[in-house]
Amino acid sequence: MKQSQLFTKTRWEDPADETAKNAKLLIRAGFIHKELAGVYDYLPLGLRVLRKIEHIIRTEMNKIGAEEVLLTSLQSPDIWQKSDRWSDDKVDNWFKTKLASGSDLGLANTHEEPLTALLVHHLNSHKDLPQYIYQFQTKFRNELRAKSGIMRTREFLMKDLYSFSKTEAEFRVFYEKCATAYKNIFDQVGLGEVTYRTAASGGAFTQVLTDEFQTLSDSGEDIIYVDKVKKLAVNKEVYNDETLKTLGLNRQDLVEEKAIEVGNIFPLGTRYSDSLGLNFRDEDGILHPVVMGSYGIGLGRLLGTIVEVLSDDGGIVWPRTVAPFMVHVVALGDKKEVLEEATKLYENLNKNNIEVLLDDRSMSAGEKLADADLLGMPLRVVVSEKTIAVGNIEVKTRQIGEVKHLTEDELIKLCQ
RNA sequence: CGGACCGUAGUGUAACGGUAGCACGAAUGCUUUGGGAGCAUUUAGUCCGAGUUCAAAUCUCGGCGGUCCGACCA
Repeated sequence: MKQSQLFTKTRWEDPADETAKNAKLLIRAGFIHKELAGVYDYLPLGLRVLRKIEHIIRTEMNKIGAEEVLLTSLQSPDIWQKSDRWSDDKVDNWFKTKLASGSDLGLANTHEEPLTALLVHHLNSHKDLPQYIYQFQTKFRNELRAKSGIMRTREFLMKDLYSFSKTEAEFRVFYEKCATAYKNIFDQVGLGEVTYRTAASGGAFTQVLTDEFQTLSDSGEDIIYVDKVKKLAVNKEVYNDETLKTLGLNRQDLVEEKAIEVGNIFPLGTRYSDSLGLNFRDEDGILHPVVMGSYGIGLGRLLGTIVEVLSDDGGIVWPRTVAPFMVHVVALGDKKEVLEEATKLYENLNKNNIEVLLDDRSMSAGEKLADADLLGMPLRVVVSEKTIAVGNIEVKTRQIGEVKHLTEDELIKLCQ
């Protein structure tokens, strides 16, 4: 893409109404736009990142045998009344509205109920199980206090996966498979080093421990206790002798850290299958409730966490797996040959299926270089009179700032 | 939901109850081009509503919106 055609602009100053680093940088770089507190638009560059994250997650979900669906965001109160979660006393962040007919309607804050109710029509026999079903879908949560930029918003895209198993044992096997898939996901988006599987409480419905994936960051909302050797952690809410014993952790090996919850996986037991009537018959014709689990990753929060954790003073630093473009070609100076040379390189990279952003704007050199740092593409290539005279390509890695002089073929190889 | 603070051009900021100013941006022209260039001209603003006052960006009330602390977070 040519930057002269990108409608978004960068800003030099931080927005006055944000204090969170993720929002400051993403807004300054033109990746997102704020509509309201906790309500953001994704602009072209931001959307590219979001789609890459989505692709990474989808690939991992498919690998563990999950099937993708897309449920509606409009939800009937009936099924929520069956599980006793329609009342504002039970779920306090509902967005509710009405149909033209006057009847109540909920905007999805999660999808356990509708999916469970839907599967009553499809799952009957032990032969139909297990099933793993996921989607990327918008969740609406009427947060009392939206905060931390895009980390805690009122509308967000979530990958939610639900597992349906015959027995607790069968469920546990998949649960661990999914935990591994999650680990792969966080590794791939560049957060693996600082992300820990963390024991946490199951919330309102269960005494069983659940697992969160927590990324260490000072801007996190959670306090966790980390064993950096065993790569395990415990959330403060269940930090006690019993939990530590269960996990085989010792107090003296644990360090207190702030962290961002980037994903969670948890057992649902038969809570929803019981209340919504999702049962199956075993080989002997006996009826059993389906054993369920639920597994979520908020895409916006994950994107924001990448910015929080990996950016530096110059701006954002995207890992190549999620960067909007692999290469940022920056044409310096207003000379016709420079722009021609840069365009030639741009076209050649495109031909080789390398995603490239060409800065073909007529701006001062300093401004373009500062913009390149802010936008954070993994590789920056400068084309100027100097580089043309020398006859090779100047490549700078955004992350380390290392400058190399390469041939075009070497650059292409470096991108692949 | 409890508490604190805040709302002025597109952005960031200033103005004692008394002429709304500055910088950046944008536009035009000329110059400039390896780390946020220069000159000239131009552009654009007090969140909404009510009240007090000779006079309100400024004081009062209400609404809307924002940030932070706490609570909440299936």
